Amino acid sequence: MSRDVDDTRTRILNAAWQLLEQGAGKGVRMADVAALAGVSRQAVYLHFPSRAELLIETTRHIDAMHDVAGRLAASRAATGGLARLEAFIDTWSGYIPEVHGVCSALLAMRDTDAAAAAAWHDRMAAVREGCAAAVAALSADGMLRTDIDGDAATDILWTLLSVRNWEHLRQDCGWPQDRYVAAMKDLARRALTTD
Amino acid sequence: MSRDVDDTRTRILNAAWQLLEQGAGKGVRMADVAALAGVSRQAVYLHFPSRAELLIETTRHIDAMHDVAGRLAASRAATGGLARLEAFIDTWSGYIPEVHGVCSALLAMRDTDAAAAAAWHDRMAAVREGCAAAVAALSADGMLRTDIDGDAATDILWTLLSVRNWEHLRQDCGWPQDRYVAAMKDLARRALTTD
DNA sequence: GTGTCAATTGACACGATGTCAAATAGTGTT
DNA sequence: AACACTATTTGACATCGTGTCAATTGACAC
Repeated sequence: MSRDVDDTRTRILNAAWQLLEQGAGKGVRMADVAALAGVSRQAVYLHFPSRAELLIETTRHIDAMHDVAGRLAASRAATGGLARLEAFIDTWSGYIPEVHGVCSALLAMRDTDAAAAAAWHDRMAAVREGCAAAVAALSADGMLRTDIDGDAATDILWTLLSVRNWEHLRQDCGWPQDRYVAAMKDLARRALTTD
Repeated sequence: MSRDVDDTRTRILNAAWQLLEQGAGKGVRMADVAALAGVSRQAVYLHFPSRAELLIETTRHIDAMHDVAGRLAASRAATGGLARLEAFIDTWSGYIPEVHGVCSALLAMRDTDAAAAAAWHDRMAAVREGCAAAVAALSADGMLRTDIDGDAATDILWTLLSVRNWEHLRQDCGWPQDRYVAAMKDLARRALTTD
């Protein structure tokens, strides 16, 4: 395994991660990352061709550290449409705070950098898959509203659970995390289920 | 009145507006604005101290052109809580597309520029006022859910109607405007009213 | 020792914002 | 006509962050 815990590459990724989280993605420069990693600015470019790539690799790194695949698999185990929906919201809501800094930085680069835009798109497409699965489980239980189709329901859930909405409620409205989660479960249920 | 329609200042504002809308706020440089206004780059700095100020003044300019105050007053005229809520959603939803470009640019500057952050905050605070008024109308009609308070309801409506959600549904999900409006009315009703 | 690889060092190009000073209209005033 | 006043232009320059390049250092393997 070439990726030792003390690898320069790993130290850089951890430094980027730390700065991105503590500063919520604002103005993290290559020089800052290098300084925190205890390495020269050029060393960063030796491992990552551009700032965009560094950010993208940082999200992969965080994913690996947090076992995202495992968490999502667990949420799939829930039986029943509503339980499944809530398990998905729990999983995703718990994940957002961990990656929020990198997400912000990536979103900010989306306008200027094609690679960042593509990476963001991929990541969001994966979230949409999760939303679609939750909607399908709801539908299988006969709990999905009948006046909209699955795609529309998926889009709505996808929108409700966006990183921006998390930011808005947590930061602009000052809601605590548990209140955010409860509100999202409530909103999703009201938006998607019959009765 | 110093603000003639052929004023250099006005030409610059119109140029900024046009570029911002057509490019959805992406990478509009001072030189681009100057070129479209048919003026030197320095002339822009003669009228606006910084890019942030130019963006802020552009939003004011658009507001003035569109008679925002008048539109909002009209939405206040609706009788009944639900009608009032829907009128507000109609007004605001119709306004977002006009200012979306400037909003994007302002949002992108929020991280690096304090003036931009303050201007955005003010603008969003005004929207929240509108949300609060709609919630109050709902409450007066006894149609507001009783399990949450007015502030929470306002925050939820404010979140649903965010510019980001409009972007997400219109651009990432590819929804047409009328579908967006209908979905927002439906979502707001389900999220906020009893029954 | 000699290669090899990782990292450092310092210089530089580039694009964008913002500043500055001097030159140049254009407009009216007397 | 000469004058002043204002808006605008022109071109140079400082700054900051990204990204590139080339020469050098240091460590470890054979």
